Amino acid sequence: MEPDTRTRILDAAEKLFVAHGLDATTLRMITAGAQANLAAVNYHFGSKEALIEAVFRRRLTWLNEQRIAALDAFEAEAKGAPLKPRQIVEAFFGVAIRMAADKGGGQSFMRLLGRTYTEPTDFIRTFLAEEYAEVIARFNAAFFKALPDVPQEEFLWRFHFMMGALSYAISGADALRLLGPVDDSDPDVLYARLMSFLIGGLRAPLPALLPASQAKPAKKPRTRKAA
Amino acid sequence: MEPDTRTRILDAAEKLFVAHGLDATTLRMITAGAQANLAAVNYHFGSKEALIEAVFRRRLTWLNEQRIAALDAFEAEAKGAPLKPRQIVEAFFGVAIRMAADKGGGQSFMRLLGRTYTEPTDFIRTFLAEEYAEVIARFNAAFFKALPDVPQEEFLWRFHFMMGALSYAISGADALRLLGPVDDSDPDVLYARLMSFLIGGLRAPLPALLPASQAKPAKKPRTRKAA
DNA sequence: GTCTATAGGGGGATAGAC
DNA sequence: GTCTATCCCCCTATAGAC
Repeated sequence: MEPDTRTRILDAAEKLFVAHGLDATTLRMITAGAQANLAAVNYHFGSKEALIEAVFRRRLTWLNEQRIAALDAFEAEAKGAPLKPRQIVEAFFGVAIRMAADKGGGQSFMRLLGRTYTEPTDFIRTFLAEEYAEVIARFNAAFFKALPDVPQEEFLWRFHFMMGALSYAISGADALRLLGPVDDSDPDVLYARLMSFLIGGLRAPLPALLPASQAKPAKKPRTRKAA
Repeated sequence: MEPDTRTRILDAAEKLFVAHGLDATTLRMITAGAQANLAAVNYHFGSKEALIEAVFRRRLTWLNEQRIAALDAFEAEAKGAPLKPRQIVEAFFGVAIRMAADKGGGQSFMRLLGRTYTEPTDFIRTFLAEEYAEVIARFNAAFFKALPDVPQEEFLWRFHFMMGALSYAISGADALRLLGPVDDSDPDVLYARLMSFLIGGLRAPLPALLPASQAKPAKKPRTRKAA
């Protein structure tokens, strides 16, 4: 029941990308891990860059479909009424956390995804943007319907902050451990922790200081002098 | 008034690391940017790895000193009373956001730092852990004093989530732009946005689902409704 | 301290046999 | 589809002249 070469390459690449980063992972490492020949990558994918895209696409497309399906389910249930912010967050981040807890491959992928989103490489950033476009539009709309008083741009920023928290939640247990003893063995606990934090942040009072279109106080809160 | 070679190398390396990542930045790019000779890096720093450490240490040590100084100032003012969570967050993240807004070099560094914290490279992770150890201990203590009902481990996680949000706030404006039109031109606005989000998350009700040893009733000060 | 030149080791990609 | 062999590129690091 060995998977075919193409799949073995994808699996091996995914694991290695997580462990060492995209750049530091060589085709030689990948083909060795996949018990395939060095030339196999170029035969099946054309280039290392195309392989990277394939690794991402395989899981990301599925992940975003799940997110939209979850949103659909909530909206069907609500029968036209606005969703609760908690439901929107659940649909987007809950799916991700659950995938991150999946021992069968999704786990390592989510760690990779979180790190890559802010990477400076052009081709991967534009690729991710395409993959995310539809999902973001759907969630943006749902959120605006739920909380019409929150400006769209403020929501985008909060969404962005939430992605950061998610990214660290998933990929950063090792980093956290360096700061103190932590336990990330139970994904349900991590899920509960993150959810609570995200909803707290999402529903926080709007910042007093907003762009010039709104009223701008003459005096911003002063930085305190470092003793 | 040209800075000396050593400084020019640090400056050039910092900028290039931000733009292309640590791995993709070559010594040739650095020395070209610094108008220095290829061999100069190894002469002044010994190796590329040592140069990376030097780039980080130069700013990070200063940043963490500022954080501790800000905390000291708040604590002196409080005369032994617990600080407000808002003050603790301000001392840690406010300093960082302000550094990120600094046109004179700190800006690019903070973007680099945010991305690097979760990178899989061993040497840089342990290096960062050492640099952060003292700061985290101080802030952990201050926070425990301020909100003794929040378990230490929960705080560590929330701190970690906050670091993620900070990281994305700083290094992710480009990524955000791909999702919709955003304006990050005013650092004060970004600061206000992030602060509001962070404090909302930090003060969120404790998750209902906690490890058996530390299960506590979630009877925390309510988060206010957005808008 | 600064340079040139080069050693020595990978890297991704590909041609062509099987 | 899979393999070997190899091309050609660029990297870090260093030896040794100035």
